[in-house]
Parts: sequence; C-alpha cells; structure tokens
Amino acid sequence: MSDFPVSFTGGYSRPVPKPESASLDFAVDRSSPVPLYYQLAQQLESAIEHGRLAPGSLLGNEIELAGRLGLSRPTVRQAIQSLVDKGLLVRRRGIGTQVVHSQVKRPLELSSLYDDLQAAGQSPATRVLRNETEPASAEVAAALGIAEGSEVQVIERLRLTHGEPMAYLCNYLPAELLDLDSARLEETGLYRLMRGAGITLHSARQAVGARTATAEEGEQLMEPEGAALLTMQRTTYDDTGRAVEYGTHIYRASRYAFEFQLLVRP
Amino acid sequence: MSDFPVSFTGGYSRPVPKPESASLDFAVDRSSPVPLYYQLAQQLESAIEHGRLAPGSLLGNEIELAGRLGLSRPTVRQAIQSLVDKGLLVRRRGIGTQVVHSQVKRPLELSSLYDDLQAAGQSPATRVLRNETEPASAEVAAALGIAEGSEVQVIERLRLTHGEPMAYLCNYLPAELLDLDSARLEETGLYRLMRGAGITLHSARQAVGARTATAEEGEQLMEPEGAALLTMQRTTYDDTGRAVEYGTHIYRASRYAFEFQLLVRP
DNA sequence: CAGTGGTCTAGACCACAAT
DNA sequence: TTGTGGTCTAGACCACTGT
Repeated sequence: MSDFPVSFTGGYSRPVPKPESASLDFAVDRSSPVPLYYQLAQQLESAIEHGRLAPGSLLGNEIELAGRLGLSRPTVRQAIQSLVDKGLLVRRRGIGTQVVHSQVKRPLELSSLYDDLQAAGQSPATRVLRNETEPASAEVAAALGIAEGSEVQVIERLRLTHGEPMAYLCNYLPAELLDLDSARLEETGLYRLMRGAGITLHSARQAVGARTATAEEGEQLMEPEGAALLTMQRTTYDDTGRAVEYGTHIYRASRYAFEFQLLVRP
Repeated sequence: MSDFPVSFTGGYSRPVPKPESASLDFAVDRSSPVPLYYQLAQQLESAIEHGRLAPGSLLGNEIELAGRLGLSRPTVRQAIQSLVDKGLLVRRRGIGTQVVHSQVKRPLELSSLYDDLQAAGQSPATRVLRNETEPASAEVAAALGIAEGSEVQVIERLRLTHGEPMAYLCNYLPAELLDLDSARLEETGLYRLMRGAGITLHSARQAVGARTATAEEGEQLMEPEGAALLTMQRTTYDDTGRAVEYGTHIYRASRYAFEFQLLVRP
C-alpha cells in the first residue's frame, strides 16, 4: 500500500506522492521539424524509462508545465495524452498526472508478433519451400475478402533457429500486391518486405490453438508423432482495411510460445 | 482496384471516391452531459457500422463539417481521431478522411479475452475448486511484483460449457485487493468482480503455449492422456501499473482456441 | 475552498497531395 | 494553385478531488 518512494518534507500526513517531482530540464527545439508535442512526449518517456521520473510521482499540472516550456496547454496535453495511451502515465481529475506504478515499462512493440519472433535474436533462418501463384481456395478467398479462384501468391516456409526447425509457415497474399523474391524472403521476413513496398500494416485478426502432430508434420518439424503443436491463423489488414495477408502457421510447442500484451479498451 | 461504390457525375476521370458522401443528419445536443466530440464520434461510428457511410467514402473536410455542426475544428478533429484510433477511419494528408475498407468493422472488444470467452454465449458455468489465501511462491511473487511469502488469494476453478469441462484456471491475487466470494465467483467472473470493486484494468501480459496432457490433467478435463492442451499465463495490471492478478490456465485444445486482434503500433 | 484535468472555441500557419 | 490534414496558440468554463 505504501510503496511510493516518498521523501517527507515534514508533517504527519499520510504518505501521499510528493506534489512535485518535475524539476527536470525539459526543453523543446522550435526549429526542429519534429512536432513540439512529440519532442516533449519523447523527453517524458525517456525520463520515465530512465527512472528520472519515479513510478507514482506526480508530473505537475499542465498549465505550469506549459508555462515552463513556453508551450500552450493543448500542446502539452497532446504530449501527455500520447503517453497515457501508451500506458506510461495516468491522469486523475482533481489529482494530477502520475507516472504509472509500472512493471511493464515497455509494452513491447507487438508490431506483428512475428517480426518479434524474428527479432528475438534466436539466430533465425528461413527456408522457402514454395513461392508461386495459384487460384484462391474458398477458405483463402474468404479470409482475404476476394473472389474464389482469384490468383494468390502462396508462400510456404520453414523457420529454423539454431539449425533446428521451429515453425512451418504458409501464407497467402493477393497476387498483385507485391513481388516476392524468395532470396529476399529468406533474409528479410514477409512483414518487412510488405512495409518496404509501401504497405502500412494496421491490424491483424488471429486465432491460436493447439493439436497433436501427425506423422508428416512430426517429420518436417523433427518432433515425434503426437507431440503438441501450437497453431495460428492470421489475417492482416492494412490501414485502409483491406486484407493483405492470410497465413496458417504451426509451431513446435516444445520450443515456442506466444507472448503478447493486451490493452483494455476503456 | 476499382471497388469503390462510385456514382459518376460526368467526365471520364478515373473512378476517384466521390468527394462528398456526407449529407447525413449529424447533430449534437449541447445540453447533454455527453461531450460533444463523443456524441459526434458515436454518430459517425453508427453511420459507418450501418453502412450509411460506405467503406472508402470520404468524410468531407473537417472545417466544413465543423461549420455544419456548429462545432469548432479541434472538437471535430477529436471525434475523428478517436475513430482513427479505433481503426474505423483513415486520414491522409492532402486527400481527406475516408472510411476504412474494412472487413473487421468491430475490432472486437478484447477487453480481457476472458470475459469474451464467457460472453461468447456457450452457456458457461464455473466450479470453484479452491478459494483461500496462502504465502506467495517465488513464481507468483515475481509475477505480481510483491515479496515472496506475502499472502495471496488463490483461486482454482473449472470452467464448463454444455456440462463439459473446458478449462482449468488457477489465479493469484494480492490478498488485500478484494474480497472474493466463491458463490459470486461462480456466477460473475473474476474480471467483472474486480471492476465492480473499483479496479480499473489496463493491460495484461500473456504467454500462450501448448503441451500434452498428463494423466491427472486428462482426468480433470475429460481428455485422454497425451491430448493437446493450450496453456496460458497472464499477469494483469491496473491503470496505475500495479499487478492485480496472475493466472495459469489450461484449455482443452479440442474445444477452445484464442481469438484476438492485434493493432500495429505506428 | 483551491487545484486539477476535461472540454471547447476561433482563430493561425505549415506540409503534403492532387491538379 | 487549391484543398486537405497536421500542428499550435491563448484564452475560456466546467467537473471532479481534496481540504
């Protein structure tokens, strides 16, 4: 209950967060092309991350902060709001803005949950097993929201870490969307290629389940028949709401688990 | 490529979205306690959801919209921004604001991924197997960010649908946090109880994996030994960043899969 | 009561995209 | 060049929290 890092200034009132923890040297550069609210947000985030703003400490009111920085209150609010959205700050009416009592400072960039896997530094490698177009099956057409029989690009890949298979990935993309070079796929990852082609990924709908391995799956993934597998189907949408990718993935449960962060919508 | 529901007004230019799709009857009630930007956001969302604003259609510029509604531009922007954050609208500089080309209109309230399960209408039932306090183990203490040996509330539950077990749930909460009545737990769900106690859930860190069932697990869940199980560990945080719950759950993979939506952070 | 964030206004200038 | 969203300002009043 009383885990605030408080420094008492006198009196016997209950250990309320010190009303002022902000004598930090924030400053904005008006000649920079970076928006002012964004500069401030970055400085606040950095101060929180490096512990210069302690968890639970108050930020000082917005008007005073605006005055000190030579900014208007709406600009300061925009900066603070962006950090509230990130879960680093909490605002309470009549109280003030405080730094979260965090454990999870960095909510983990769950950009794709897949690049994460790749970025997780397990010396990953990819073997492209198949890369060609075919007419969309009913399942794929439904997932991508296109007509059955339309040409789609099919990619089958084996993901390896430390020389051992970890996952089998099968992805479908609308054929006109992108030129997919197998060599580049093996080194860069599908999502990065799509971003590089000017596609702005926005959201993904996923389903994660489990089942036991068939004999063939076991052979491909170097697991015994009957071993537990994690399965995942995902449809990814760009910022205009168009489906740009559908995939069915199989992971060796002995070597991989999904980790992610959920944000509760207010 | 040309899937806009365009009505040509003459000329042979390429089928660009009609510059104006907004002759709808938006109106705000200034005597209402509901914020103006929120009223507008709701009306826009409703219009999108019911198809009165077609996917891909333009919204008309902010200033004109503001004038038509008797609102200031920042207020209109705030309304639009909230829908952009929800993924219903896309803004493009120099172009305008358009309705997303969506498949996934309702990004699905992934409030807890657990109430979802309960709300999914599978006539769920819960049997509380255990509900008492004990000293925190090292694992639990680490997950909750409290001292090892602190008292924690332990809840073991069996989740049933259609009279058959679907999941085994074990949860740990800081002991002072909440009074948990077993009877209420069986009818209401843990998350709803926490919200009812004034706890504002904010985010959760999850790990999802798979393994095969042991003999005892099989017996408890009515699965054969060696069946595939989905496992989940989760720590939930409130809006001040304090861990308020840690749980380890086991699901019958034959009867359950996780579904959720990821948002790509810009 | 005083102090905080929540909302709202009426302007302004800029950067970018299309024509 | 025109029109769009992106940013910013300097005020204002209200609702809520604490004393």
